[in-house]
Amino acid sequence: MAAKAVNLLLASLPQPYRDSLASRLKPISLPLKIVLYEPEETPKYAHFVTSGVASIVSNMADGSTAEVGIWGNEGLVESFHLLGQARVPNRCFVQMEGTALRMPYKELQAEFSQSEAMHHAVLQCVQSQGFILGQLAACNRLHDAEQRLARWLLMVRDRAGGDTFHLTQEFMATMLGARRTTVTQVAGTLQKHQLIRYSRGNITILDPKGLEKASCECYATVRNLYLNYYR
Amino acid sequence: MAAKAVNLLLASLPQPYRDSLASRLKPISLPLKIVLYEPEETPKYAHFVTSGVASIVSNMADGSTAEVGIWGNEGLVESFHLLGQARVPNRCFVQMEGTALRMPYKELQAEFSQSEAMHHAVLQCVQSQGFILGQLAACNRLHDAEQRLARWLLMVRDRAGGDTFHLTQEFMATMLGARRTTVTQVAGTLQKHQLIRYSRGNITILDPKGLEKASCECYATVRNLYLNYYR
DNA sequence: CTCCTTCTGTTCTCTACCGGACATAAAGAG
DNA sequence: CTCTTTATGTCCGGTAGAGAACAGAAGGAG
Repeated sequence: MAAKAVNLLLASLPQPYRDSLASRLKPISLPLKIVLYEPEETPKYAHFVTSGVASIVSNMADGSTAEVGIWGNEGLVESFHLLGQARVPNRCFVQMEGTALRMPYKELQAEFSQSEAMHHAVLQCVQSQGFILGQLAACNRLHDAEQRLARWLLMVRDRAGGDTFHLTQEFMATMLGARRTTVTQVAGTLQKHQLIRYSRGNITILDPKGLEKASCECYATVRNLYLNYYR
Repeated sequence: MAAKAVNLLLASLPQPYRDSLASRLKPISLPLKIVLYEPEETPKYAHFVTSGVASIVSNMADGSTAEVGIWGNEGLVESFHLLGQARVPNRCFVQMEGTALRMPYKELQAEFSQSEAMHHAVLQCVQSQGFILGQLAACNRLHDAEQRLARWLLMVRDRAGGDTFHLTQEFMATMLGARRTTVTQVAGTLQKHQLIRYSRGNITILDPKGLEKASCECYATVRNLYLNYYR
């Protein structure tokens, strides 16, 4: 996993420019649960994830939560911030520990407005994330917990680049916007069908193809969108 | 309604530039149900809504649907298209008849890349719509039909600029991603509480304040975001 | 006017999921 | 080892909403 610690947005930038950025990007580790940006605030740093996964989560006043975005090594976590003056209503934190390259947000803001290549790459990344979010908004409304869990596990798998991760059912419940007992139920079903295995937070995906069949069409739609822009 | 047929994004552009655009913008009417863009396709025209409301709807393979975006006179319907190469998975159509200013999409694309002012305005518009969508994605998961219907009616009201519209329960059901009978139920409750009145598709909002109390916090969040960028 | 379509109201069964409580079991700290 | 924390399993009543069927009511077309 540490082997291919590459960020795909950065990798898509043209050679000379990419190199000039490299010296200004600081490699950092992303410990579990660390917050990348807070709601309503201008971020201090911009993060290009190189491994691990970050989640954007919406917190309602009554304490209920749901995931409204997910970042792996395909993009820039703060990309939406760069577009304008609006305040993000959500928090973003590390869901699965990893690594990133970071830059002071103000500096990246300058790159975004000055570098054609960076600007273009960020917009492409925003577009993909936006379309994905649209699909997930509909999925949240129309599909049941088992399908959504399967879809979510596959999405995490794509971004984590592996089949084993540490995720408690409690945590998955907050991501899916469901009760923990509901996750226990549906995860039990998936395990019974030999699609996943888990114990005390250690989840292994045994049968990705089967899991995709158990998920809704949203996984395939999202899959086609999320690597869209690096080419 | 026809009196203030203004598009707020256009209105936010600096004077000389706005005038130079005017001659290239063709005023058109937006009849009910007309499609503004199809999934996976590059739009033929770009639309600045001046009155009425357009909806972006996600269609699942089983025929179920949910609204994943809404445009009134605050923005540019095809703004997300301008950002990159990805194909939108959704359709956009007119939910409430009105008017718009339109321009061939290719021409607007050129403006987007050449005019600093247009570029900036479109990005701001994308940002707002993106954050709104995040809120609605969570809302879809966490809040019940009555709250969502109240929230949705208020959102339509803000964008339509009036308190009376023609919307069948069947239609609202496809927007909310719910059964028609569920809409009948919750609309009945809202009417019983004197918040709305309706008959055969004609809805009147009687008590916006009360309706806001019946809705979830998402309405206020979205309200703060959607006019964000024109100032 | 009558016919027909559209829209709404209502009922009933069935299921997923909530919301809460409680039991068990594994991991880790000491 | 024991004690504590964390993660999971399970049960159970309650409810929102799906899903389907049907009745009535308003409007429009002829």
